[in-house]
Amino acid sequence: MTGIRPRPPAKDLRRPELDELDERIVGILADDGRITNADLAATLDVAPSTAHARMRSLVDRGVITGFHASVDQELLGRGLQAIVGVTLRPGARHDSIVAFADEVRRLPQVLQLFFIGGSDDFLVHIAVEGASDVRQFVVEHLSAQRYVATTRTSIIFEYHRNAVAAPFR
Amino acid sequence: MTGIRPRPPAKDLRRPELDELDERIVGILADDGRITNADLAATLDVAPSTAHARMRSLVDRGVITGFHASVDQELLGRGLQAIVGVTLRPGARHDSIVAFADEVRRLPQVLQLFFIGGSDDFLVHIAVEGASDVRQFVVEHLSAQRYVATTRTSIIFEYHRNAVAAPFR
DNA sequence: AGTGAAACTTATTCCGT
DNA sequence: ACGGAATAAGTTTCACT
Repeated sequence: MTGIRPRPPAKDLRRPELDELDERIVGILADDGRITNADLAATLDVAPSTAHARMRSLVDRGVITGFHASVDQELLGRGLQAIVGVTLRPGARHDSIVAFADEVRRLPQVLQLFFIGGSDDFLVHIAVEGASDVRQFVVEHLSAQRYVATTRTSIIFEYHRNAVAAPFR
Repeated sequence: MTGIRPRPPAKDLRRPELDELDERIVGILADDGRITNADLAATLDVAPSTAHARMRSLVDRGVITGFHASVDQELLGRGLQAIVGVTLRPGARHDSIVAFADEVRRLPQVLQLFFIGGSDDFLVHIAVEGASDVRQFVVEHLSAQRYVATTRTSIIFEYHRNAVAAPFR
């Protein structure tokens, strides 16, 4: 048996404490993840070596979790996007739900998956070619699944993104 | 007077026609937008100059719309995310709605904004520090607005992203 | 369209402050 | 932590297949 620990020895594994320069760097890279370090430094009005060290630190500390190309889904042949709200059957076991969600998450049509509290259990953001593909996706991968109670599909007319959030659990 | 044209001269302003190599490049850059061209070429098993020309073409054709750093919102001091469904009052004029949505979109807490059809009129994906900030955001920027009829807030427990979609109207 | 090699630009390290 | 200068690595162009 272990004794009580009066206080964890103030040892935060990672505690970033972003200063103003860090925040500016995050903002610039969120907007243009491929800006050259020289341009980044010029924008910040610091030396390239400083900009570089700061950026590395942000990546190392996990503040910046990655860099990603954003893709025009329409030009990829997926001109229609939708959000599908899904409610699950009350009886489903937790690990069954996790396994099911994991499968949904891997489908190529799925852009994002949100597990939420409230009337729906999760939201799926998909991109497909046309209206019949929306229906097919919902029927095949959601409604027909044994853990799914209901679905509610909303077509997306317009989409804006200010930031790319890191996935989390 | 001009004669009839038996067929429009096959001149689509932009018709990408992605081949298999293009699609692989898009996939790789969607996952790692900062991979070096040398590594990209090695992965594709083509010469660096080829990989480079293909990538440039994808950007020029608008298939790839940008590169963005993804950011851990929690480490930025926004450890709580939510989706807020908003319904608008029936009577609102269209340009008033556009102006209102535009304001919402610019708020620093807003990660994404979806205009949708169905029971809600739009969905706002936000990241804030804590529960009280969710409430404050909804009350201040949504419920109190004259065009808003109802809101429905759902806390996000888990979030997965497979791709970064380009904004669109 | 794809390639290899040259020319150029940028990232990265290191050391001094 | 920051900056300057040297080095290493990468990008970009181009003549040729």
